[in-house]
Amino acid sequence: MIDQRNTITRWVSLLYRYGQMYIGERLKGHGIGKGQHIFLNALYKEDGLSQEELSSYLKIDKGTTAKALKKLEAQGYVLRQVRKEDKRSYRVFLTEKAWRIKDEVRGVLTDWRHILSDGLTEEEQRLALELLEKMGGNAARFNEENDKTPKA
Amino acid sequence: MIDQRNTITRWVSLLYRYGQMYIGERLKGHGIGKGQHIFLNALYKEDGLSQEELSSYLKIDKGTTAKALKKLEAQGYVLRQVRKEDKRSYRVFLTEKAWRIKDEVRGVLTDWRHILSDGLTEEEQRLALELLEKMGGNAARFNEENDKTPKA
DNA sequence: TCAAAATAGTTGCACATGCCACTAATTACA
DNA sequence: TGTAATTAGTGGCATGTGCAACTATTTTGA
Repeated sequence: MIDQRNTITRWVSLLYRYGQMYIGERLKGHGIGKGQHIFLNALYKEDGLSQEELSSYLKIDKGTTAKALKKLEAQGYVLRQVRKEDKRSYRVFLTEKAWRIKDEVRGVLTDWRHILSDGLTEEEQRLALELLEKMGGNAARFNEENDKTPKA
Repeated sequence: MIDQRNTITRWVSLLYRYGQMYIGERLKGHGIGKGQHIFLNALYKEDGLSQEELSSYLKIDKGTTAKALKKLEAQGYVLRQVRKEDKRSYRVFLTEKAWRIKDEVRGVLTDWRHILSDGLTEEEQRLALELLEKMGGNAARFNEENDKTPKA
């Protein structure tokens, strides 16, 4: 009668923390912290996004985004161009230096996925992603619905 | 050909961060931070553990454990008794105040699980836990194996 | 037996993260 | 058109987390 299902939260916590440790360890040689790789990877997919777009896509607070990009800029991995059509916002571009380590940075995530997938069938791996996606979608939706920006 | 599977890490990150936000929001009225509930829940399952046992069970750094328990003690939710048979270690006990809110604290996790499970069948929920467990086990095992405490 | 190694816990540091208040720019609308 | 509301980004603060160095105690083994 023990409600083991509560432990979904515990496993997620463990997976997140260990994943961050792994990524941080693998990337620290490049001066990239564990809080920055997610932005690099997003930009590898689509370069030139604004901070707002990155925040919204990754569901990460815009303050956190600003700080991470500041570090990436300081390390020479991104540069920010003010948009001429809206001077409030930037377009964030990867530099040559960032493109050079693309395979390595992406490889870190691939390797971590392989570590996690040990002993899982292809079908199980597909299912794991599908279920995480559903639960993540639920979490994001819930969060949005409860972000009651009360009018007046 | 886009390797969506890398995004396992992204979903885990989202689930972790949103979960922490939800838990923190629900418990802040009791003066319990999002970093402490996991220890309360572990102690509800088994009271009187040492900090080392909690750290090892939850796979959380012993420094983090020490700080979380210090806060819980300051708020009156736990008390720590030095073991007579080993004066280096404590036994951590829940107080009456902690037992009084047990259902509420556990309910937070149950509610969060329900939010995440929206639209999932019973079978999918079972599978999700099973797969998280396997991946979490892989992560923990990997971490242990690579914790090479080099002997001399 | 007693010195060295191991263990439980603490503390300081670095960093990631969310929230909030703020600025500058843009958009809406009376 | 001009003021109010909205939006993109920044900076400060609080908290959570891991790591490494440290203390006190216990265990090991020569």
